[in-house]
Amino acid sequence: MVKITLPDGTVKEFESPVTAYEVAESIGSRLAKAAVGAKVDGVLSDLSTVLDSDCALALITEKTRDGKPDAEALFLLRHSAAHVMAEAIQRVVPGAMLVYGPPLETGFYYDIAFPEDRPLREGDFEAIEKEMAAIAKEDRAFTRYEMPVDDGMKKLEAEGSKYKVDNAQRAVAAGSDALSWYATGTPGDNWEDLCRGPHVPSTGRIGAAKVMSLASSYWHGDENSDRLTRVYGTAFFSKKDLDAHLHALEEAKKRDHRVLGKQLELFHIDDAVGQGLILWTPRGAIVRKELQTFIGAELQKQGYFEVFTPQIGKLGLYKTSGHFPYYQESQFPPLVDREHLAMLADEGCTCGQLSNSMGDGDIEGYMLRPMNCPHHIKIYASKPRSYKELPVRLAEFGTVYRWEQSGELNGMTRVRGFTQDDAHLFCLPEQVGDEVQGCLSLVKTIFDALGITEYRVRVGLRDVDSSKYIGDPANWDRAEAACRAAAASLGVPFTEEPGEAAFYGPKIDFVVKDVIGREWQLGTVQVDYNLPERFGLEYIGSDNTTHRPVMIHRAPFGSMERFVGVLIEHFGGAFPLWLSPEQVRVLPVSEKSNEYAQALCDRLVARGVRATVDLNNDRVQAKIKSAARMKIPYSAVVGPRDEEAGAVNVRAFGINDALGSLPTDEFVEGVVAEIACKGSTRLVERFEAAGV
RNA sequence: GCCGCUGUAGCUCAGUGGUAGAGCGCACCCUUGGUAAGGGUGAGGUCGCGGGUUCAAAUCCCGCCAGCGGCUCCA
Repeated sequence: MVKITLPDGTVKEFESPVTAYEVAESIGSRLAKAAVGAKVDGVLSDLSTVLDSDCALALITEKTRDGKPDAEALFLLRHSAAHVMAEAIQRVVPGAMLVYGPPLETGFYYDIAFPEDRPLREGDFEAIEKEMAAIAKEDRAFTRYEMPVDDGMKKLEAEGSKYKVDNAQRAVAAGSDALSWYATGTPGDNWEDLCRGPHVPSTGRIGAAKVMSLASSYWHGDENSDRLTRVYGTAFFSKKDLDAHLHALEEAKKRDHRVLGKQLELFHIDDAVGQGLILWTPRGAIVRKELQTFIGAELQKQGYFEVFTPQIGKLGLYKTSGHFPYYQESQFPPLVDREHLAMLADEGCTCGQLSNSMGDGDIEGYMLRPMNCPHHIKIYASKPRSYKELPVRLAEFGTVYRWEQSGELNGMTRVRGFTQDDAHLFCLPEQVGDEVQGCLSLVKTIFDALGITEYRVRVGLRDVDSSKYIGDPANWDRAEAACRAAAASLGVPFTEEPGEAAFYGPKIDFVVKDVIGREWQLGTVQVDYNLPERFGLEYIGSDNTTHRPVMIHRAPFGSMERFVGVLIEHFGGAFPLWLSPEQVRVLPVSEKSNEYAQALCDRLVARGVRATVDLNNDRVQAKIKSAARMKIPYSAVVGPRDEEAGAVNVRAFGINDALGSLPTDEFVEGVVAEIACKGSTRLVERFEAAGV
């Protein structure tokens, strides 16, 4: 007797073991047809799984109740599609050796070692997709079979793929007591792959699949190991879902900050200046400046002091901090003083020798700063400190330079020079909890004001097995506890990630996704016991002896570059009024109204509004179109009728219709008010209230 | 840094060895108009850079630079 509990609590009893499919059939034939997998006691499984003891069973169907594709069903489908793609690829390129092919959030990939004389090219995609479609059409069943570890290993070794042997060894090391294969059809006759599963019942379930792109990867992620080709693909139950997905990708591309940055003239990157170095054009500079002003006001409220420090410092400073030569490879080469530079040039000294001499202290030089903390530390240390003045909070929009690998650079989100909204808090050990808390609430204030709700919080803890961490384990425990508690108090979900801590202390990161799903770390709060030690920082305690303060590094935006990049995508380029580079554009209906338009524009500018007037010899329709193209929040259309009435006709970005007429005074004040309150009340609401 | 793809007008892109193209943008002219592009004329190019093959190269080959997608890295 097998008792099976369904999600709604019903219990079904069977005389002998049954498969999940048979249970589905016993409920209804339509369910059995729609089912693609099962969850047995919470574990995702094949529909053909035999249930031989009492268990909880949930059937997975293509779509959830509300008609959306089910995430777990897609997971099964894509895992299965990876097999089908692998089979197709091996047909197209004989000799391709499979390595590893997992499903992803929006598709799947397969890492494959191709013969050296026959790499895969994008031109092969069509042939692969054709084969995939053919395999799907054959509707072959995914058939699982198992072998004991010893026999299985022999089989794999005989087949001669070191990658599959390795996969099997890993499975065994992870505790598997048998190896499993999935044949796409009949074992022995059809294509098969060592695989843990689970899969959809048959290849016919793959309604639409597409090979998306090629990339390289390393075996085991190790750059010294074999180089593999990673083939990305995606699959859906229906062609319609695939088309919707591809359309969404197209739409996302339009929101890409690199595309919008050009279109809206927000920033420019120029080869002649250098890779990864952002030139903030006037419009982008406005957005950045507004954000800096905003955060500056928040900092003042929270008792920070603003400081200014230079962008270079002596090598010795960074030796003390540990940045040089420890992180030499990710820094710009040092600046050598004139005398030595000439000398070195004469001697034909290489860069390697040069930096060795610097490391040894033979030569003094300067470094473009990779971090702001050493300068702030020197301000803290510039006079004796009493416990009474702690915490000391020093803030600076500090520009730093890091030599990121060329392949990593990405628009504004990964650059070589960037400005952190940085601050360093020097506090008593017992103040760490409160200060971390204060930093987090600052980040939250800012995120809330900008409507950023889609983010995750990552608490980076040390990996206890690693030796890369500096400092007293007891301090680490305390700081980790403080971070955990502070993160928990935020009221948003957070994950604890061992191994993600900085070498000098635990941290809390705010991570957001860009339009193509890549994650970027923005705000960060990091506890640091290391630098106070290295710099010998002190304060006089109430016991009249010296003590060591604790440092907290924090940057709620992370960097202005990355933050604005992410923000461009967040708003799709349509910034809220207070951030918008051009807030109002006045559009005269004809040249006859140019003067009236100019006067209105002047009035707005006099009230601090970023307004312009479109005096081009275009019809108003064309002016509206170009204002929309630049995503200007408000357009004010003015013609003879408005001039007579002392009014303007208002349009708002994103609303494809005129809102209506407002007396000029009311419009100007409404715009000013909306800017001042950062959009918490909006001018458009007046029209909505009036039923427009 | 590694693998693959891409690089043509300010922007988006077409151009498979034989006189460098389109749309948008820009300038000027006509038009003076009422809510998502009126019409005309014109300017604008070292086809990423360097080398090679060829009677002839945007086009084929090699090297470099940059961008894109990943990998790896990320204080």
